[in-house]
Amino acid sequence: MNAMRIGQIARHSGTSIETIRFYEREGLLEKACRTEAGYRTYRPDVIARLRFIKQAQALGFTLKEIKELLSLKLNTDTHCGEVRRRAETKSRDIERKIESLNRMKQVLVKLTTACPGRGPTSECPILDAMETEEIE
Amino acid sequence: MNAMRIGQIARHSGTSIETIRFYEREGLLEKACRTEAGYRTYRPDVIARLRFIKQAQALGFTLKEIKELLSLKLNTDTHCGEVRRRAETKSRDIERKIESLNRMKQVLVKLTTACPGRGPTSECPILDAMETEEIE
DNA sequence: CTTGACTCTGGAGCATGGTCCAGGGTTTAC
DNA sequence: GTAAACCCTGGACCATGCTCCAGAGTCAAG
Repeated sequence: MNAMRIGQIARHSGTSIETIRFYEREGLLEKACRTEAGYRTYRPDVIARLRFIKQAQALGFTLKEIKELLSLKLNTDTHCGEVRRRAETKSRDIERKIESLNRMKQVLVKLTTACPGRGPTSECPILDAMETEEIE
Repeated sequence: MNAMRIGQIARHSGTSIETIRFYEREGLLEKACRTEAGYRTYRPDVIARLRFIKQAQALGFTLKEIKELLSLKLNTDTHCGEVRRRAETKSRDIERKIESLNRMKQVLVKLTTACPGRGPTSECPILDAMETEEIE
């Protein structure tokens, strides 16, 4: 089980063939070696790479950011500190998103509490607020 | 100041001309009346409508959802309860997003704490975790 | 009368993260 | 030997929410 083909990689990594080719186009995976017939062949460690991409996505990194993380990872000159800095930045980004969502939610809760849930929409405080109030 | 043209509406509502035309195409604004020369004319209450759309966006509604809210609003048969139900659903959506972001953030914080911030990337626990750990 | 500001249409383009398809060639299993 | 399964490329397409463009017409001021 040394040279694997794209379908096997897809099955083992839980991604699709299309996605793997897409990542290659986007530079998240190096260009694969080819058989004589032009088939891509992979060493099994590509599976780890795909897992890396998935996990980083799960942590809220975009593909662009992941590409940068990968270049840090592969560049032996760079240091852990840079990676940590990016993780911290991402952490702050996420914190800001959370705060913004919390504000949204608070307004929605306030509005749903004010709404009687009966009567015509013309008197709905939710719709009303969306026309007149300053949200935020 | 009765019949306003698109540029004035744009200035007064803080949107762009392009966006107003886009909303018309998408059915968020009714088709505007036209002058003989084909210029769109608006009554000033379109500004309130645009404000409505903005506020609803600020609350996390998509344009598709906003279109639905508008049809509830304009349909005198529907009741406040339906609007409230949607606001509550959106509130729950937002809550789920917040939870997911919180989980992301916790993992990131854990990883940055584990990372010494020195040494080569080859030994970085953040990059390591992204290859091997199961995140969530 | 000309200049500049404004508006029109239809269509393309952007970013994101893929998915799908046609029309081919290749490999494997029976 | 043939059928199924697999792979290739290039390009189109999806949703979301716009933004920009060319090329043309309109309108108001000086």
